[in-house]
Parts: sequence; C-alpha cells; structure tokens
Amino acid sequence: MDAARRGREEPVEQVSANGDGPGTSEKNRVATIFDVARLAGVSHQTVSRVLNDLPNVRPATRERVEKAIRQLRYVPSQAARALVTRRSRTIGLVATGLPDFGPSSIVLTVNESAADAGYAVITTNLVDASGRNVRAATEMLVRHNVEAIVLVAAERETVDAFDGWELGVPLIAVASEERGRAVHVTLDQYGGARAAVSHLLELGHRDIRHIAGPAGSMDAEERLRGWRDRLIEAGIRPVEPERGDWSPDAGYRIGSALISAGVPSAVFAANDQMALGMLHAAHEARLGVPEDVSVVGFDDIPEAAHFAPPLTTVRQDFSSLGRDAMIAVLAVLQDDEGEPPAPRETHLVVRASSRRV
Amino acid sequence: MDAARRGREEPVEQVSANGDGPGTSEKNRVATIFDVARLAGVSHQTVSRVLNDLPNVRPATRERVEKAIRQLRYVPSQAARALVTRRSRTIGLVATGLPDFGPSSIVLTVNESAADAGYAVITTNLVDASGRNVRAATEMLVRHNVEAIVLVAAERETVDAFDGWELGVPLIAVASEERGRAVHVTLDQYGGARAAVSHLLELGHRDIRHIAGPAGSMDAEERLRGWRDRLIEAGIRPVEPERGDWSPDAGYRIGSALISAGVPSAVFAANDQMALGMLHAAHEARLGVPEDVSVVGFDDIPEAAHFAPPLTTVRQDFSSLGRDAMIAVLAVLQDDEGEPPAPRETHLVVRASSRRV
DNA sequence: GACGTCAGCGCGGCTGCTTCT
DNA sequence: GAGAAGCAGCCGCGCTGACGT
Repeated sequence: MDAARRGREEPVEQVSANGDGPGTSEKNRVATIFDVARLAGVSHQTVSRVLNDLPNVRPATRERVEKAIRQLRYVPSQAARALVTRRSRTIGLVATGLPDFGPSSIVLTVNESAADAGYAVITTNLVDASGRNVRAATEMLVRHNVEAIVLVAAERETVDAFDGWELGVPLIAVASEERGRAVHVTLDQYGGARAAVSHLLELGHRDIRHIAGPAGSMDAEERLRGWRDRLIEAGIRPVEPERGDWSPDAGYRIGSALISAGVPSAVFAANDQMALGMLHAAHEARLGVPEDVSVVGFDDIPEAAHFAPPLTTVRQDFSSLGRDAMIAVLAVLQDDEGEPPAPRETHLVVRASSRRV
Repeated sequence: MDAARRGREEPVEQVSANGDGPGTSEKNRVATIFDVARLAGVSHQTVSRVLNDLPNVRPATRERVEKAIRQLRYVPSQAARALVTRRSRTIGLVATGLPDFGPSSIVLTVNESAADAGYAVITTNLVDASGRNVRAATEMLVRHNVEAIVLVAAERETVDAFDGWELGVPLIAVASEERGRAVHVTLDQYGGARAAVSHLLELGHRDIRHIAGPAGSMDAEERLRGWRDRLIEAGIRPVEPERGDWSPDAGYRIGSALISAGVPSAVFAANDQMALGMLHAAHEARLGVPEDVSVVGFDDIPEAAHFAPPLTTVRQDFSSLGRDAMIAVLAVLQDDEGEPPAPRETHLVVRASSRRV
C-alpha cells in the first residue's frame, strides 16, 4: 500500500495512459493535489496550505504552486474536502409553491448571500408542498451533507412536516408564524395588513372587504388577522372573506362575486396579483377604481405601479429577508446564540387605486 | 491500521463519549455504515449492498439491515460516495437576471426534473451576469464536483463567458441562439414574434412598432428579428425600436415617448411586463386599447389575462423548456449522441388588447 | 447465491525532521 | 540558536468495487 501511494507520484500522462485497458472508460483523469505538488516541486501539504490560505508559505513558493494549479487546471474536490473536514460548505434550500415574485426573490437573495459567504446552495422546489414531499426533499438534502436547511415556506403544513423529526442539521424557516423549533426569519405581515386597513379607514372607508389567501398559508393568516383586528378596533364588524389561491384568476373570481353581491367601499387583497384580478372585475362591471371602489394590495411587485390604476399596496423587502435568512444560517453554524433577527418592517405605498370617500 | 478499522467497531455511544476532551465540540456524531453493520450483525459491505439495491442479499438480512438503518437514523454520506464513485449526483445551475416569471419557471422545472432523476441541483443566481461573475460561479460549481452545468441565460455575454474554457463538465445552455459548443435547448422566439406580427397584419395594422428587449439579450434579439423580418416580408419598412430592460417601468417610458411622437397603430412589446407599461402609458394619454392602439406582448405571464384590457400575447411553455434541459443533461451524462431537442413552439393567445383597424 | 475482506477515492491534519535565514 | 518554511509520510473521513470464500 506504500507502493500504491507512491504510484500517484508518477506523471499524470502515464497514469491516464494505462487507462486504455478493458473496462476502463476513456475519461480524462483530473489533476489531484499530488500532481500539483509534484509539478511545483513541493509537498502536497504546501499545496493544501496555499489552497486554504494558511500561513508559513513563502510568496515565491505560493506563486510556484499557483502557477502549477493554473497549468494543470487543478480544481480541489469539495467532496474529498467535505469528507475530511466534515464541512460540506453547502446548505439546502426547500422552496414551496409557484414561482411568484416574492418567494423567487427570497430564494435568489439566499443564493447570492450564500455564495458571498462561500457556501453552495442545493435548491429543491416543491410545487406540491405536502409533508411527504417536504420530507423526501429534505432527506435528499441531508444525504448531500448540507450543513443547514433553509425553508422558504408559505404553507403551515410545510413547517409542520418537521415536527418530531431529528434532522441532524439546523433548520431556518422563512415563515410568518413561529412554529416548531426552527429559527424563524420573517416580515411583519400583520403590521402591514393593519397599515393597509388604517390607510383605508383614514380615507373614510367603513365597508372594507378582504380577499384572503389560502387557508393553509401563514402569510395569508397574518394578513387576515391584521385586517380583522384593525377593523374590530375601529368598531367595524368584519365580513368574513373569501379565500383565493394568490392568483389573479382567483382575485378576479372573488372580486366579481363581491361586486355582484353589492359593491363594497374598499377591498384589501392579500396580494397584488389578486388585487389585479379585483381591478379586472371592477373594470368589467364598469366600476371606476378608485371612484367607485378603492383597492389595496400587498407585496408591491414591479408590475403594481403600472396597473390601471397604479396600485396602492404594502411593500415587502424580500431581499432583506433572504439576507436575514443567510445571516441566521451563519450564526447557527457558528453557534452564535444571538438574538434572531427582528421581523422586517413593511411599508405602505400609496398610489392611485385608493381615495377618500 | 487493521486496529484502526476495528476501532470503528466500538459502540457509537462510546465513541462520542471520548468526545469530551478539550477542543472537541459537543457535536452529536452521526451514524456511519459501520454502526449500521454492527447493529445488524453483518459486514458494512452488506449494508452497502442493501443501500444500493444490489442482489445477493437474503430478504431476512435485508430487513435486519433496514431496521438498523431506521433505528440509527442512518443517512449515507453523498460526499463519501461521490469520492469513490466519482459521481456526485449533483448538477449545477447558473441563472442570470432578475426573478422574472420566465427564468424562475425554468429553474423550478429543472429542479423538479432533476429531483425526479435523483440529482441534486446547486443553483447560483447572478443578477449581474458579467463574464467574470459567471466564471466565478461556474468554478464554484466545478469545485463542488457537479456532473454537468445548466445555464439559464438571457444575455449573450453569459454564454460567451464559456468560450475557450475547458470546463471539464458538459454544459447545457437554455438560450435562444446557438453559441459556443454547449448543448442548446430553446424555444422558438423568432417564430413567436413573427406570429405576433402576423396577427397584427391580419387585423389590418401597418404601423406596427416594437418595444425591444435589451441589446445583449438573445431572446430580445430573436423577437426583434422576427418582428423586423415579418414586417419586411409584408413590404413594410420597420421603424427602429427603442430598447427596454424588460421592466414595466421601461415599457411605460418607451410607450410614453412613442405616443407623444405620434400614436402608432399597434405596438408589439418584447415581453408582457413592458406591454403592461405600454398599456399604462396609453391610459395616461387617454388612449383606448385597442380602440386607438393595439398592444401585443410576449410570454403570457399569469397576470396578462387580467391586464386592462386582457393582453394578447405569445405563450411560452417554460416548464417544457426546463424539462428539455434536464433531458439533455441526462442524455449527455449517458453519452447519448441523440438529436438535441427541437425548439419548443410558441403559441399566440388572442385577448382584448388587439383589434381590427 | 450470500456473504466478508481489503484497498483506495482526494483531501486535511498530524508528527517528526531538516534546512534556511 | 531560535523561529520560519517546508518536506516526508502516514492516517482516516465514509463509502464502493474487486476479489475473495
């Protein structure tokens, strides 16, 4: 076995030359740390030091090694490194739902922040976020030795899939309710909804309806709660809302039903897409927005400023949320027992779809 | 070293028990294949056979092993497996640009298809898709031993960053131009644009303007080409278009300029978001769509059916594109020298924003 | 057929030793 | 003579595959 080790010291070419035996595929052998060491005339340990930016390497030596690395197009194997260091430098990300602006933005920012921190991200998308699927996806991530898992979850079910399950890795949930033992990162959905309703109340509206998000969604629940609580505080009895699935189609359907049951004074939609559907329904009924009905959305997607009319809505900073998630990951990995990040504030953007009655 | 091997045969508890020395963090040691083997009373090799569904294991033995696996919550390490099999079961994905509906949908479908095929996907998002960034992201993927790289690229620059670079892994590009030596997967953008213009020509329009996408974008170029060629075929001299950045803001800005320079008969926007901006500009100028100007978009995002008016547009099947990309990946990894998939057809969706003059 | 034995994938870490300043 | 720079050489991370019996 000493001989085996020494076998590596032979030139790369020769090693790949005996690769023409039967059963050996004609794959071009990739350079290892030993090849680099030999070419640079140093030990593999020194190459390792250069790779990991450790001290005690003379500049001249460092340069010789770096040149050899470039020459051989050497790329260190993260798999081998992970095996020995027990750190894969990889985190897992489970995203559920459709590729809407909000979740997509969060995922994008998590990916960017992770890359900045030197982490790779294995992303799994689950359109059907049943507990079964979530667990299967998570197991795959654990097999791939991720150091932590970030959950970008809309549905309560998704977070609950982790109940009573010892994952072995930390879990960071981007979710609007504190459920289970995951570290939570969140935006103040409740406050945002309250702000939207307050805005309408200040404009003199009393009959403020809600187009809610789906029942299983934590965001939907928080926004519904904010709407309801704020109305009750104002001494108004909330009319039980219909629930849509976030799509403009749902907003259109529910909006049409709302209108034909008697035009409300104002409608607060749980997201901008359903608000768009509501606008569509109003146009079709020859109702003016905001003359006949005010509409407020939630999210401030890039399209919202160009709706007809431009939509009053609640802006969420998805990018900050993604960054917060990665900050939480790094904190957990370093055993920082610091405070979890405070919920991010939302922020009302008044445009032309709401006005005084 | 035989002793070292046998050292592993000690119970898990004992091994973690000597973990209380100084400098040893209190991490819960994860079960290895040897722990499973000992608990099941077999060799680790048999456990490996069970894990990999290999033959020559008695059902009773298999069951004992599986029970031990469950009991210890054993999860095989993909890192170790990758090291010896030289197959990481991981592919890399480089996505550029903002989290728009199209790219996000493609990425989502690639992730889903990869999961179905047993592959993990390391995703990197690059908002700034300069060659420098693309190369850095790609190198990270190669370090992580990905077996192939999928490029979801809008910009020509992104694809060109790979010119003259021996990656060591196959490259599959989702891109509308055949550039470099990557396997290409694509949608027929050119045909889609032609169809949009044909539709407007059939409605009697002659002054058909274009709001183009950014100069570096291959999709923008194909759509522009389709628009221009179709006009020329119809004997119409195309008016050189302004270029936007795909955003509704850009559509609004360019649309406003277009209108103040003299209201065109019809506008074909390179995507639905810019079409939305155009609609906004028309409303603001008190122009009716489609009475005064017809508007056609491209993409058919979920919002398009609820614009005011509902938008005539060209539908693209992003999901199929994502699936095609993964099919191409699997084909390359299996050395299938089959045909690359044919470009996917697009498909005109006529709604209320276009009408006969 | 149904197992067990053993080497080694590519690295990082360690020990022990030498050579230059 | 003391520290920095570095080499030689081995071990083992957890697993698979070749080759036993």
